[in-house]
Amino acid sequence: MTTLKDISRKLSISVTTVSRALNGYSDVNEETRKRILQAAVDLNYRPNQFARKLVTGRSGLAAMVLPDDFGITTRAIWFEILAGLSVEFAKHDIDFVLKVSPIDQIVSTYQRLIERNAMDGFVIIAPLPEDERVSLLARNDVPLVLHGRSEQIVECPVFDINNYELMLQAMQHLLELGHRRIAFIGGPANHGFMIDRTRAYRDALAGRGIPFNPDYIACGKRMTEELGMVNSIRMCGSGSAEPTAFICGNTMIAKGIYSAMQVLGRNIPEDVSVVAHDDALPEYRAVDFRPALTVTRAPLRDSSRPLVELLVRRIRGEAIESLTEIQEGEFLVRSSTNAIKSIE
Amino acid sequence: MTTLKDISRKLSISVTTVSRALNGYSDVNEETRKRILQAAVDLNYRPNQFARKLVTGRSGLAAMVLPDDFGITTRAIWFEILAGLSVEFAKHDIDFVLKVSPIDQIVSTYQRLIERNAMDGFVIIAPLPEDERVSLLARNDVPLVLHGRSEQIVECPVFDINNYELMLQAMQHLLELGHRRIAFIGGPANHGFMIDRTRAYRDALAGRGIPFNPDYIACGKRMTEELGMVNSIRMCGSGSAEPTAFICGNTMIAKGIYSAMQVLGRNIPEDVSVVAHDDALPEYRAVDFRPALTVTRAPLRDSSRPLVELLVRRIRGEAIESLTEIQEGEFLVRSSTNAIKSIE
DNA sequence: CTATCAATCCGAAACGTTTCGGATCGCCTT
DNA sequence: AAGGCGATCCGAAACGTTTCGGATTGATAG
Repeated sequence: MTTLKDISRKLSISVTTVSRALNGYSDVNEETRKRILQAAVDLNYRPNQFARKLVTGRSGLAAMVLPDDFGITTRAIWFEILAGLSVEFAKHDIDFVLKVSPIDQIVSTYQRLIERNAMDGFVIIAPLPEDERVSLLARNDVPLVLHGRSEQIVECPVFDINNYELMLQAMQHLLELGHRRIAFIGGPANHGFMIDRTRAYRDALAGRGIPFNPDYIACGKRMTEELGMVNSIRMCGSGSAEPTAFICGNTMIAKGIYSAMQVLGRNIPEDVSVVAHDDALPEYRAVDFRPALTVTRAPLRDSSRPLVELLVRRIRGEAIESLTEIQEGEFLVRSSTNAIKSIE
Repeated sequence: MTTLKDISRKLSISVTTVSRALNGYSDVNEETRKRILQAAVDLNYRPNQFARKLVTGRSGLAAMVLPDDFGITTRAIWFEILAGLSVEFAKHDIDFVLKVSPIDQIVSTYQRLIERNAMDGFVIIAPLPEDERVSLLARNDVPLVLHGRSEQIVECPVFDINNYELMLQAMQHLLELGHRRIAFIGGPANHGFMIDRTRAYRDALAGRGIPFNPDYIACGKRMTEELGMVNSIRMCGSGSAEPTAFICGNTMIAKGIYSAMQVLGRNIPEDVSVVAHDDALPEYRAVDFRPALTVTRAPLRDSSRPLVELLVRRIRGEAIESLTEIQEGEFLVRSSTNAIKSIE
């Protein structure tokens, strides 16, 4: 392994200067910098990350901690995210470490990692409004980036999609088609994205003077086909008050509703309209639904780059205020939504 | 952050002795060792991994490099493996780093990681008979562990299941039930496990004096439902010579065959028998098949621990000869296999 | 001629750990 | 009394970087 000293010896230049040349300091002559750069290439020099960490405090490592109780349906999502993070971190010369821990030991896992002081930063997906992980990291001044806004008054970089706007668009669309009894089958009630969407749902109703009916909202920890199935069947069993349209937290839920409607003998979109939010997972392609699914779309895959960049900038010491990025999703009308039947 | 020096100062003992006490050397009095251990706890001491790495050469990091072209079906498998590795490595105080790289840059990714010298070891799943990754790592003396035997004459720890034996059992079972035309729909032809299974397949036939018919073997890079479906349909289209039993490389393939048989109007197990190898992924539970699937079973989940332990022992410098572990799978007869119809 | 300044360069310390090669001391053998 | 031995302990160097605080030079300003 070649070291700075090797280059220094070969060129009869001090280690200090070699180091400074390689790190782009201005107090080294362009001519000698060229020679040093060349020698570094010739000798195939790679800085020793550990020596560097020892003095700078940076490790070139970033981590994500996952609970081990991932449901079947969430695996695909996690994997998508992990893979994206890994390649994006690599672009910044950061190794991505994956920690999986029992759900009840998540916080202590963070605790240990913080104490060891071996990670430059962390990525946290879908934080809770009062998230122990977030406050723990923030309290210890460890850089972190959030996917999804947290209600906590904690200063940290955030990436999110415009959940409120997207939900509003979906609602406008259905309302303009004449729907009044619109159900929303979403995800875990306490997560930020769910709060935003619910708020938009209520605001849209209020805008048209339609009273809010809590029976039309269903939450669930796991956003699965099953969730869509059981809740849509339940809602449709309630006689004349049954919904004429469904908005789903993701495409799996929509899948469940499609199955349920088939069982119940309802046609989409003639009898009921369906809209879903689409994370663009290859497993459940909204265009392949029959009929093709109308969606608000924001590919999960697109979130890795901004997440990593925000974290890297935070690690570099940029002011946190400038480290917020909201991605605009799009609204795509396909064949699963229709004007309400005038018959009734 | 507390350092050795802090403990040393507090106890008026040299840094050397503190270090040696903490690392379990024998030349420190039990009494003082106790005091040092206590102080370490009191001060919440965590050794600085980077300082340690600098002098020992160990980093406390192990990695796996994945190609980014994972098909939908393989994600679940990868995720299962990744999660398992992460928790097992953690038990040895090793952080698990995940690298995802374009398929054509896998080798150069390894190259870079080797040069940086930042990883203690690597895990490689399902190596090819002549695997560039394996030879590259071996050539550079980087510890690695293989899941699945490689044909290469390279010295490294290996974990595998007894594919040959399992296939033999499956074949014996079908042969005893009177089957003569047995098809095998497997995976990538060049992988070790496929070679072993094919060999067992042919040996079993030869043992009964049944000629080998290459038409009854189908390979496929992706072991998907589709693979099972198209190949079983193709084989059944060949008139009187159609197989009376199928052996599948995994449960997804079996799923595809179940669908195909339904389409073709064949009943399982009355008309055709089906056996599969079961990695025990929660996505495709063999017991939930209708009829329940007869399998050779070796949970993928069980491979993480041995893999990690083998690698750790290799890193510690144990002789490679002792670092091979073969896990015995089990053969479970359920309802998808039946004696061949005597009618024909 | 002296002082100042910019452009370059470098020595040495520091980061926290491990480890080599002793040093000390009390006790036992001969 | 001398030598040897086992049990404990420790000083100092080393790992490969970064960085602080200067040092040197030549040119320019006063």
